[in-house]
Amino acid sequence: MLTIKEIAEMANVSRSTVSRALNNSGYVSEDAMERIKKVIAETGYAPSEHAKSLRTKRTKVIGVILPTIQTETSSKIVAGIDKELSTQGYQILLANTNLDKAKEIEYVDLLKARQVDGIILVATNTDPLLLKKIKGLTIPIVIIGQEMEGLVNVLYDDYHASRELTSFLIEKGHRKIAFIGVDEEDRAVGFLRKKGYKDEMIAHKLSIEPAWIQKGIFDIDSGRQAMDQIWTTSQNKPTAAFAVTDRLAIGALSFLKDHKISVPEQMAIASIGASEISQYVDPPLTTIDYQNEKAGKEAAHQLLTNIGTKAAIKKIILDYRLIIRDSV
Amino acid sequence: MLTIKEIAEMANVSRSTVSRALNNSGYVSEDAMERIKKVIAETGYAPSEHAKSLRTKRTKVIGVILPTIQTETSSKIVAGIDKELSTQGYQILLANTNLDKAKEIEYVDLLKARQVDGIILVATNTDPLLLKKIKGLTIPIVIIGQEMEGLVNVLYDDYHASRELTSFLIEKGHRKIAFIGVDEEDRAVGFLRKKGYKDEMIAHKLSIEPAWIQKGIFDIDSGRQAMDQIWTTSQNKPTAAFAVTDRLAIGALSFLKDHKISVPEQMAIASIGASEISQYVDPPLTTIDYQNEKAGKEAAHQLLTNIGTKAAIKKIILDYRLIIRDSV
DNA sequence: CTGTTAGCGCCTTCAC
DNA sequence: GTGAAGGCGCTAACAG
Repeated sequence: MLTIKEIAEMANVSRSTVSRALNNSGYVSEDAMERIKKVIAETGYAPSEHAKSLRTKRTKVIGVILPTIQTETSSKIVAGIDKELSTQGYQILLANTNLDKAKEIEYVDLLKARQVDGIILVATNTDPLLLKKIKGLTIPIVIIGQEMEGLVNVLYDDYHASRELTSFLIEKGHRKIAFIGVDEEDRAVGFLRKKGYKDEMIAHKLSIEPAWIQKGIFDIDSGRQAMDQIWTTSQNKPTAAFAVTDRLAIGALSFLKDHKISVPEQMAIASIGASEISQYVDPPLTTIDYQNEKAGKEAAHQLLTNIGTKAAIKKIILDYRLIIRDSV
Repeated sequence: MLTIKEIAEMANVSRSTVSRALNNSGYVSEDAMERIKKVIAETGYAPSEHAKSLRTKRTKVIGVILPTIQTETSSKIVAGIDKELSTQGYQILLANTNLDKAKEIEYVDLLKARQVDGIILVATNTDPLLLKKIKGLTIPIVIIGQEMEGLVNVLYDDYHASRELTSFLIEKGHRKIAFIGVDEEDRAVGFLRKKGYKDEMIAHKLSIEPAWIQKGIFDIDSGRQAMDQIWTTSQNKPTAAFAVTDRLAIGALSFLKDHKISVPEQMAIASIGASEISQYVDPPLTTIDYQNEKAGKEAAHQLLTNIGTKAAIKKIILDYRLIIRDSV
């Protein structure tokens, strides 16, 4: 590997001068600058970022911990993060947990060892152990998607979005509304969205049958199964269903289609996510857009402003908007 | 930051002993080992990967250059890469080009500077400049999706997949088949898939009207526009269309639906991609599954075997399979 | 404007 | 079994 020393020799200057030229810090004569540039161009020399980081303590790398990259939500968030970071010359080091909570903690350590300049955590839970580990960190961290006390959070407004969506269904005349959720350990998606639904139902004095509430994981098939459960076990069949993610809704749709249950006539469907595909399924889905890319961008922005300074505690709650389509 | 020196002092041993304990290289007495472990547990010390890399020349990081992360194809590839790499303790450093060819080259340099142990390039073109840059690399690199002479390639069988899909449409009785492609600079998706289509048509002595061949970019809307063009400008309307990606097909579907043109009766649609959603659109899409996750895994596997050894030149052509659904 | 020097934190001989 | 010493490639005073 080519080092600064060899470049210096070839250009007949000292290493410091090359370094100065490289970082354009301090004075370098035009003459020297030219010779150095020439040598670099000829050799294709690239200074070792590791040696640099070792000296400067900065890496220009941000660690991104996420539960999976196989969802549109995640990729949009990452795209948003990247968009913001790349303008400042930062890169992303991926840490994919595959929904394994232990790995979440492990990766915090690994990223610390790699001395990333900051971490963005796309969280699915608010485990105390994780929280504790994070609080011990000296580098800035931003949490997306779950509220963690005392940290910088970029949050979706799960509770209100959920209430609004439920309210919309009620407005449309529905009284019997089913709910397809996920595990409540995921406080944002599991707990808050369910609470929003329940509270809105209660506010309208509408009762909820136990069979109407089903739980899936984050995939299409479990949405299908949930709707199957709802449809086959409900004494009193609901006329609408609220799924906490588009995928769950799409699964539900697929069950209904196969059983010739018409949407929205016999069963209306609404969800949260606004995935690209939500408008191309049959019928197009009424859904809430969370603007995930913006979330990523915002998180990256917050992180960058916190690098080098003491992290301000901050809670950023993002906007959402209801997209009304034919499924309701 | 905590360093090995401080750990050594706290454990009453020398830095070398700590280092040995950390890497379990050489002999360390049980006694010393225990003290060191205790101190590390108490302090949460994590050795600096940069200092390590500077010495050992290995980073346990792989650079992944991709055109975008906002497609299912990309995220599946990355997921596959990650699955394989993480078993060996490697991590991914992302380099997103946003389809900017200049950045592709730039990122090769950047990753080199970061001294990644290897690079996986998800390629969209075979630009000579890029090729030249790559050939100058001393670290292993694996190319996914485009054939580049003299390198390790993981390829989809675009030409044959395309012929087979066209052949399938012909078998189903179609004689007038339209084609929605992309720019041919993308040799795999643009050129080869088109060639497969054309050759198969010719092999069956079927003629192609110019208006049947349209071009889009990689999004849904351009598929819609392409079908619009086909439908409105064809003198002799086709009875089927082959779109080179699922998204393009979904766009086409959406146009047809809005214009009450029934699928597959008036117009059959088939495509390549087998995206998760392809089975939930209306009607479900006949498509070819390329197994992108496997591509990523395979690429990562090849890369890992090439680290440390002289890279064998290799061409791995992946399997595909036709998924027949109601759109044809 | 330029060169000398001293580490950054770690691993790795080489003695002991 | 363990420690001392040197150096990976770079930057940042400091002296000229």
